[in-house]
Amino acid sequence: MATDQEDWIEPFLAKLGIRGIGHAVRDALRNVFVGSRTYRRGQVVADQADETEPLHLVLKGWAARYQTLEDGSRQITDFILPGELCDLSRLGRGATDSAVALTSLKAALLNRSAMRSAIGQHPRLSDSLMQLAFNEEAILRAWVVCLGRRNKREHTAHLLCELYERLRRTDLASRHEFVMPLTQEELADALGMTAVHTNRVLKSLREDGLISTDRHHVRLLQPKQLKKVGEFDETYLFT
Amino acid sequence: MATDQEDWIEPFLAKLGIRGIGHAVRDALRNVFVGSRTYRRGQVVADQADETEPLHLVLKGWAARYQTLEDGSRQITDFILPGELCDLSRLGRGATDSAVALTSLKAALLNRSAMRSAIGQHPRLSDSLMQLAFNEEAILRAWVVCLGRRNKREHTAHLLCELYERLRRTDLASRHEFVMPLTQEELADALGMTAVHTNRVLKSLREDGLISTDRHHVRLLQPKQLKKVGEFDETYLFT
DNA sequence: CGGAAGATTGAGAGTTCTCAATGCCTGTGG
DNA sequence: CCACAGGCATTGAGAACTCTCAATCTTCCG
Repeated sequence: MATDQEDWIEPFLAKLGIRGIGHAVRDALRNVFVGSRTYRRGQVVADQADETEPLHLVLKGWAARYQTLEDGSRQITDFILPGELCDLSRLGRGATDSAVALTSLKAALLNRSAMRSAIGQHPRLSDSLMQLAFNEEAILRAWVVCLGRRNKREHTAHLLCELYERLRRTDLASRHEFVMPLTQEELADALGMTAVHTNRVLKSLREDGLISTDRHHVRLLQPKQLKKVGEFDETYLFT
Repeated sequence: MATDQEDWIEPFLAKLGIRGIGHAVRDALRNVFVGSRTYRRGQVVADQADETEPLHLVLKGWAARYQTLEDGSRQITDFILPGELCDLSRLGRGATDSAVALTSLKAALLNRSAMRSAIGQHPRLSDSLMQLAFNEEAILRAWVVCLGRRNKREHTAHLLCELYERLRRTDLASRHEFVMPLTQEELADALGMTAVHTNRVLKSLREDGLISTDRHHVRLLQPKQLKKVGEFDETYLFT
């Protein structure tokens, strides 16, 4: 278990932006850790209805927050990448949407009430978590802008840039390449479009030499051009 | 000035969900107050580039957070109603989008560093502000779902329900009526559509007897039907 | 009263969706 | 090792929704 803890605490502290004299916070975090859990692709990770569930910090794999509509269609509202929390908002009241594992997933479990009391005792932790919430919010706003005012090609380009940059920031991507373990349908659910059109858009980006896709391996062949197409400005990502 | 303070502190505490023994927090908030300011319609309230600006708590009028694209189009990412903070995310680092006054606006100014230290000293305040951030996030997720998976008619219906419910929660609306001081173009910028189509959608909702609009006065004639059209479930609003 | 902003309507164009068919890859059982 | 099944990707064609451009009407404000 001790190794498990070391596996996640340091990266998590880094993500929180807590460096140097973070001993007290580190000790506090050790106490919120209550184990880890694995999920299979398709499994619901954080069922918001369940008040007793711990928080999930993704160690490995991808997840997504989503909402399902009455007609059965689904909108993904955020991807959760390794190093990110599945359910930060469940520190508060009234969280409504669920998270699903998009791959096989490993998550550290953080006791919620322990986390709450750690927050109360460590303003620095509290600040950092609030910053995390702001980061999520900034990404959401970017999604709103993409959905509202860009066409699907631009939006797709933007999302690919975003995913690359988010992964790069945790050393999960480099050289403009990354593994994107999503089906086109899942991608479509995030982009607010159909799988068919997603396919066509990807094809068009490929044909223009902007990206290449091989299975789940994505390469940004002309990153500058792609960013230009998606009007992507990474300023909104802080982590 | 003392009256000014009383004008906003109690409603703000209510919004924060801090009741009863909130004396310490109340005193702390008194100290962050550094005056109030008025804006004209169209004025930028919170220019995110400016690090010295205080936080704005809207006392009267509407504002909107937005982003402008290279082609000049604009996407509103949130409406800011009386009692809400314009720029909560500027408590953290890296906030990127601005806010504009949609009407003449009166805002209480809260000193940012004073607020930060108040947060450090009052876990309860910290919790409440984090809850506020989660509330914003929930609204944003609902917007993403609307933009991604609903047609414009459904989205419009949803937004009208949302605005009514948000206003009702601060006693600014009742009996399924409210004042919506938006031009159709501003509404369009929030809904991610054109002003022309916004006009047609409103007309269709009117013709179906779901709403009536007279100048800036909106009435939900058949609230249940309208909620059904927009698949609106108020659970995600907590405030 | 005049001008400007905002609302409304029409018509044609474009983007994206829907329905449907076909091809491809991966894992499983023989 | 090969055949098969099922999920996933790809392509085509027509329909639907929303946009663009343009004109007209109405309301607001000095």
